[in-house]
Amino acid sequence: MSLRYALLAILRVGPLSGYDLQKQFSQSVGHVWHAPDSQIYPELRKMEADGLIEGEEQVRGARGTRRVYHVTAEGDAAYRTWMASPLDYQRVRDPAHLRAAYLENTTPDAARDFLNRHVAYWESELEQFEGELNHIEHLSNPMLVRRLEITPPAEHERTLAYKRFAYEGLAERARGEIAWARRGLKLVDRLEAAG
Amino acid sequence: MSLRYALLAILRVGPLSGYDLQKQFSQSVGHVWHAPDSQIYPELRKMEADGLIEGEEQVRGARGTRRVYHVTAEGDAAYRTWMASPLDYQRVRDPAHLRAAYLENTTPDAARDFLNRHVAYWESELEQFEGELNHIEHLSNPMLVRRLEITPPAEHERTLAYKRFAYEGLAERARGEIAWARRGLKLVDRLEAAG
DNA sequence: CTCATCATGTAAGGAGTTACATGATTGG
DNA sequence: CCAATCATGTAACTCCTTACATGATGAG
Repeated sequence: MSLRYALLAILRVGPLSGYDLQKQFSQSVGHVWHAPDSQIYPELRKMEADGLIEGEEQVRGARGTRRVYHVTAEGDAAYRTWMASPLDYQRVRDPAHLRAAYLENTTPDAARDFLNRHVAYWESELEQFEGELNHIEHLSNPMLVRRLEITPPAEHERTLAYKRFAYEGLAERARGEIAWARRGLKLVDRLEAAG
Repeated sequence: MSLRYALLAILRVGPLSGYDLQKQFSQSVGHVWHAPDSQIYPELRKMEADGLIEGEEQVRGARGTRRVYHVTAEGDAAYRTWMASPLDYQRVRDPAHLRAAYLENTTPDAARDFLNRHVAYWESELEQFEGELNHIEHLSNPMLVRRLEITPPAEHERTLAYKRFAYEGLAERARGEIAWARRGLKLVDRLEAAG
């Protein structure tokens, strides 16, 4: 149920069409909550049916239309309630550590393959997070700039600090995964040499 | 699709009924892949239909029965294939970092609440992982002992080393989450003092 | 006129959650 | 005989994935 709150977090900055939202999504909140457009459009309809947002049909060219959504008072209240309520942690489902715990059941080469891919995956994630941190420092993320524009200047620092905090956490986690997999690679070598 | 491989990883040690499997599951692989019994029983049936395992009805008492499953040659091959194939990483869906990135939208107290819960959650996870590491060191996990019994002694070290590796990775991640949330708590204080 | 981009979905299916349902056996 | 635990599910629902579908507009 977090998707709708991720969408609300973006829409609170200003009205957007499903299409624009989806574009913004992948550049901001999409780093922490992925959603394909095939999930976003229906969710927006449901949120409208639940009274959290309202859509307005706009003409576009001769026959085209686009539906622009804005957050209602009810939607704003729902967002605040969610922000102040305990998070529900999903049950653990961790394919990488599942596999790591049973690496003795495969060949050293397959184990190395797995670990190298793990490094590559998290290096790419890390790059994204560091890029985002850079955008935060240099105010070069358009979404963030729009957010600051509608925020009282006294709260700018708060807003930026929490963004930094979130992305630094993600970056550190990525570094942890990379370091772990590298230790794993050394372990595979050591065990192969010993066996 | 990892559930069936988690189940296979346990069944490869020896035949088990759905009930026993489910008990073992929560004490071993359940630390990395949660599954409720309402998911395990049907999955076992599906795996049998797919030829990965075979069930044998056993009498129990006067009228009771239990179905004991063992891995088929096909199931063993499927498991090995999975172990040697690239992992599919799920798309990111991280409610905690989603919320962290927008903490300016709630009160300092609600932010502290969230972070304190995060610490508590990961401390409890960390305790579990450290407990499991202890079981590995002292060979006090019955499942692990059974696994070593069917493993050639020359490979015992490998088996133990990978278990250790996996759980140390989990423990470190937990420690990272705790440290991150504690930094967050300090940040909330600092921002409140400044604002 | 054609292609990239704008714009919005549906349909089918898999995976996971929560709640409910039922009965047998064994130890005290 | 009663409670714990053994034993095995079903049903309804939500969420997410993957693939497919369709058409309009604007820039060159």
